[in-house]
Amino acid sequence: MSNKNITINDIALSLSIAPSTVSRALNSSPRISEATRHKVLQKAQELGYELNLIASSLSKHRTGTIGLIVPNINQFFFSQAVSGIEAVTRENGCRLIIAQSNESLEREKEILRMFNSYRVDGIIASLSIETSDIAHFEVFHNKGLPFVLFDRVHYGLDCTKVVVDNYEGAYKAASHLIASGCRRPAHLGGPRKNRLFRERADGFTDALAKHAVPLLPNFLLSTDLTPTDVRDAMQLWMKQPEPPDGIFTASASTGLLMTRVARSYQVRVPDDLALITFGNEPCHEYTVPSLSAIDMPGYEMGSTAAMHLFRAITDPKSEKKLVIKPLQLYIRNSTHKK
Amino acid sequence: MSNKNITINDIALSLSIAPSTVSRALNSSPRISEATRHKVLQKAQELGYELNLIASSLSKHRTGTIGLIVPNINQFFFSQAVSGIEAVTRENGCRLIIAQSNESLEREKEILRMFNSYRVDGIIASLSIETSDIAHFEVFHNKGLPFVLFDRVHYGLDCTKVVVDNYEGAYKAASHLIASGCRRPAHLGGPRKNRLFRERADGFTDALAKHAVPLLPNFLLSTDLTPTDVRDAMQLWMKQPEPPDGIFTASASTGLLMTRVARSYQVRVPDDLALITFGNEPCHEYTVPSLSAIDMPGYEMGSTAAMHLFRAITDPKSEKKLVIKPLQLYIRNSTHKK
DNA sequence: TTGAAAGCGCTAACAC
DNA sequence: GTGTTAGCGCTTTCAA
Repeated sequence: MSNKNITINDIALSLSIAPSTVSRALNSSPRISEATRHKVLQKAQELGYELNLIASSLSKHRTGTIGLIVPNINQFFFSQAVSGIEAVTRENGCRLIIAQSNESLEREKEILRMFNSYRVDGIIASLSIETSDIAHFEVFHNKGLPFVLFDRVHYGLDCTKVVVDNYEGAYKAASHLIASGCRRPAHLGGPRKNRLFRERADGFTDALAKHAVPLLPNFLLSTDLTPTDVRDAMQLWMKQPEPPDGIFTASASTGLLMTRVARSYQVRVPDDLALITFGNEPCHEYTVPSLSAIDMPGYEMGSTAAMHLFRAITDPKSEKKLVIKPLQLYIRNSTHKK
Repeated sequence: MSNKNITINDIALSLSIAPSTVSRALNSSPRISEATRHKVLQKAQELGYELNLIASSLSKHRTGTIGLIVPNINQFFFSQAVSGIEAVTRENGCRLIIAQSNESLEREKEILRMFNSYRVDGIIASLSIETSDIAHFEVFHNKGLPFVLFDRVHYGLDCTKVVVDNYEGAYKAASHLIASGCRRPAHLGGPRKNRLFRERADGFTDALAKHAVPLLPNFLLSTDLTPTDVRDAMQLWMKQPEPPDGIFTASASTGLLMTRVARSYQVRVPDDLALITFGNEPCHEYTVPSLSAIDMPGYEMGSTAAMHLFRAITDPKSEKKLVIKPLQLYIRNSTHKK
């Protein structure tokens, strides 16, 4: 129980030099002789000195910590993004505080306040599904705190954003359904107040128009993408005189659930119903049939977001960009109609 | 760009009172009049004051932050545990720093040093698969830093541990295989240097012995549970004159992969081969057939671990416990032999 | 190149 | 109840 932590004063004392000299040595300042530098490092090692980041942060006015807000780390996309962000953060010698908004606006506000109290050097965020107004971000943004948004972004905030082309991805997915032989494709979409989901819906409808495939009534649904919404949607569709022969879901998890709901209706995938999702998860390989998807590059989006944040921290006047990451279509068995 | 942050001195100045009074008001100390308390709170609100946690931490000698080390947040079990830990941390008005060891001992050591520099108030950890020696933990433990380990624990560290009864769970799983009609059960196990995996292997073998089912040569494998190990194991087993008719895997992910590998051998699950895994993931419901599993209560293990950590932080002399959480057998289609 | 001293923003003795 | 003062451990002027 050698409870006490060694400080630079302890080193200074035992070497009969000034604490400031020790600090310079430890931070390999240019204004230090190689001899003392060596002496200090030696002694620090010997005494088991470890920097107190709290004290250092207080006097340096930067914490070397960045805050990350994600809706939910359980989702594969976000846990990939976290890994990408963590890697870059570490390369930059910084630390990461992760917090989950659990899709709650209130919680998001709390987290921002917490991060501010913590004096994080910058914030990376993917907005909660409830968030349509961003006044709570603007408060801190206006104080000069650097932000980067990714995936679930809001274009009203003047910061770098890392996104995918949702319209393009949805267009690809719908086109693939049509190419696979679907003539009555349907879309299970997210809330329309959310631009991201509007874009996915628009990509879907435009692809149909382009290929002269009619969009049937009730075949374009806007929901909150909950499990209940999935069941309700399927029920609605199965009641139609001619149900859909292909479904494009706006999220990965709803698509997965859809495979089971379809089975409960004795609908065969892909023969009766082709299925493709926006978002790709490991589980897509394990369903039977395996599930086609538009893959979002989570790790790359995360690492790119982090790189841009560090750029913004280093140079507050650096240009704010809109980075659009490529999407990839993964064709699996759920869209292999005979 | 009102860059400057308001401090208690600003409040003190504008109210012509002492900073310490402001501090007392803000922390609702008992030694403050209701009148000034109100006045201060009012002014703080007006000026947009936000506590500087860094400065507060430095003078209070506690940061209100706890560090969490997990091998990997992508695994469902761990992301559940994170949620449980986060919830309790929040209830206690504290913050959480999450770091992934990525199953690397080196990285684990780095993280510990980082957490120490950060002066976290306590650490919750689940050890990397490489970790068999815990000298790196003991250094900080001996300095009085409170620890709680969960799931991947090491019994050499004198701290509260939250685990499941691996032996019991494996015993249940193997017994279920036998009850389902398996006469040649096999086990794909983890590294034997790891007690957790030894216990799972032992539970398996003891269940066989108890039910007078012979353990055939090569039917008890100890591996690193990588995808390659899964394929190699299956290859080895399929080469036997009589391959296994039931497999119990020591992890959830290897079991999932096993379903696909089995399919590639034209082995029908569950008729030719029953399958059950230690660990349960959402994906288990989506495989065909759905996958039986021993479910580990991730969220509860996490929240319990956090509760014990806060107890240890509050009262350093509090008793170190070994908490054993119950396991549940989820019977699904992969073990329904006809 | 090194030292002395001030201060980051807050808390906690100790007075009054 | 409130003010005064002295730090927490480090960095950073400013001198020397």
